[in-house]
Amino acid sequence: MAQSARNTVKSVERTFRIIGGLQELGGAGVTELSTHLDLPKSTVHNYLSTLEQEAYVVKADDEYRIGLRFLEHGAYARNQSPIFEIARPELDRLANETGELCNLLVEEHGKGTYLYRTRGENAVRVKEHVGNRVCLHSTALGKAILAHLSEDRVDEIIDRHGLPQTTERTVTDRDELFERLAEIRERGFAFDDEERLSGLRCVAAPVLSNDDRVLGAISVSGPSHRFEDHRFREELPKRVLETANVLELNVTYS
Amino acid sequence: MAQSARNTVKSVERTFRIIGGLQELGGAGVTELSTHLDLPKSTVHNYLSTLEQEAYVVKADDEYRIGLRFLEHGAYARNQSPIFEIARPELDRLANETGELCNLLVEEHGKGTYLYRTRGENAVRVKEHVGNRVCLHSTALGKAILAHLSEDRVDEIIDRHGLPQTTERTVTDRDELFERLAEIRERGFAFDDEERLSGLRCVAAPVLSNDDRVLGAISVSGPSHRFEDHRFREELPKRVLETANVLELNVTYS
DNA sequence: AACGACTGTTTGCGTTTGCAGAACGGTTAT
DNA sequence: ATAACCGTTCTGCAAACGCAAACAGTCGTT
Repeated sequence: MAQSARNTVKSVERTFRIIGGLQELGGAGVTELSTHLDLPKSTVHNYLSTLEQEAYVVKADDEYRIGLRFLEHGAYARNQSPIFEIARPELDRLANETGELCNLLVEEHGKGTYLYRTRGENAVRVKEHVGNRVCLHSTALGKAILAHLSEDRVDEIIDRHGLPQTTERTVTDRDELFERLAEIRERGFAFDDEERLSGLRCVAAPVLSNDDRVLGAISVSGPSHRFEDHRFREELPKRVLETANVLELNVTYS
Repeated sequence: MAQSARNTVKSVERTFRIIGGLQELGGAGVTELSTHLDLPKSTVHNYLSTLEQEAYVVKADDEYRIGLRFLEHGAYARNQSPIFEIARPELDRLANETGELCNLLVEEHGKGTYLYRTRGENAVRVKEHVGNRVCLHSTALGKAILAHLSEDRVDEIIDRHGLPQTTERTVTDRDELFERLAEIRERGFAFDDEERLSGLRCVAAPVLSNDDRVLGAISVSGPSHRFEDHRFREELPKRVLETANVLELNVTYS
């Protein structure tokens, strides 16, 4: 796992570097992308035209953009997760009742990917979308997941991705993180008190399978001023835990 | 558009052939995939390990599967469409009120891609998911879109993808299709009376931008026995059209 | 416990094929 | 008109990719 593959296909790496660049720029022309990635124009052109032929990229208005064909694979991957379909209606309900933003995150390759996000009436607008990948240590969702992985696995993840700081409250120390994870395991849910985004608070609970593997985590998040003490520390955790329990039951019997 | 690219990157094609095979098989081992695609084991292995390194593929339980990283691009592509976010709550409402299955489809590269699907209480279970790509001529959604493309464009699409038959009622004749499209344009909405799946009826309406380009189409679908005459021909079209109009207004002013 | 059959992985060689720089043609702005 | 910019095509060189075969694990069987 740790050592990188020996015989790597460079063209594959390059393909996705180009896809990534295209997404970063939000669509681009050949020249623009080639300077952005520091690759020859012709190379970029060859890749883009091949990708376009395969419908992974669209050409419109003199610029290339990411195509919907990725959704074919992305949605498929999402449906492989046993909790997505089950969590959807329950999270919708939770969002409705709390009025806030609710999320579903799962771990893969040591990072978290948002599988679903649903908005209650007062939900904050954050720029993240479904499909975004985040470091696990800086969100309530991620910590809820980390708390239920083996210590070795957590070490491995930290080695791979580090503990990058996103706000002044982010936990960046390995030992402190492990302490927090122990608390979370005991308590049953996790907090994020502006550790990832200033002004944003979040409550998350893990979703466990019947053999205690962690399948993912769900959360409610909102602005700190609306997540004041009692609601943040008592009320919302109760709601999130209830929902997580429902999910665990539904996952087991389906 | 019609002529294929000159300098195509074979590795890119191969990459996505492998991804496609993996999805078809629902996860597979190296040997299994290599026989399925008729490629050397080592070649498949090199691709898979590169893809795994980039998190586009996951290795677990001695088999490789499609990774969630595709969702990063897929969800991004979906959000590029101006109607997705707007349509979501409205389709949820429509599904709730009718109790049936509601869909959002957009066109890209001459094919339709489902961007969203939401289920009312009695909704039929169909095996399709978000991200699936379908031919446009055999669904109500697709025909609603085709009806608002230029005749040349429709010809181009038929040349590229043909008019494959999926049920005995599928329209497979070019001229007949054009006649139906003219009717749809006049009427404002489209039907699918078991043209794609036996036993399934569907009503769809296009969503147009203020300059009359077609942005996509929405639909309600359900079992023929529950979509009897009045409901199928009068009531549901009315509901679908109302929702489409709401979307058009919201798209224009946002 | 040793074997065999099955995996996934690594090695090394011959050559395909992808790379990069430069030239081409088309469009827009000055 | 002309210049600057774009996307696309062309071409020779060499990197790197594809392939067959050997290697190394893992499981089940006797």
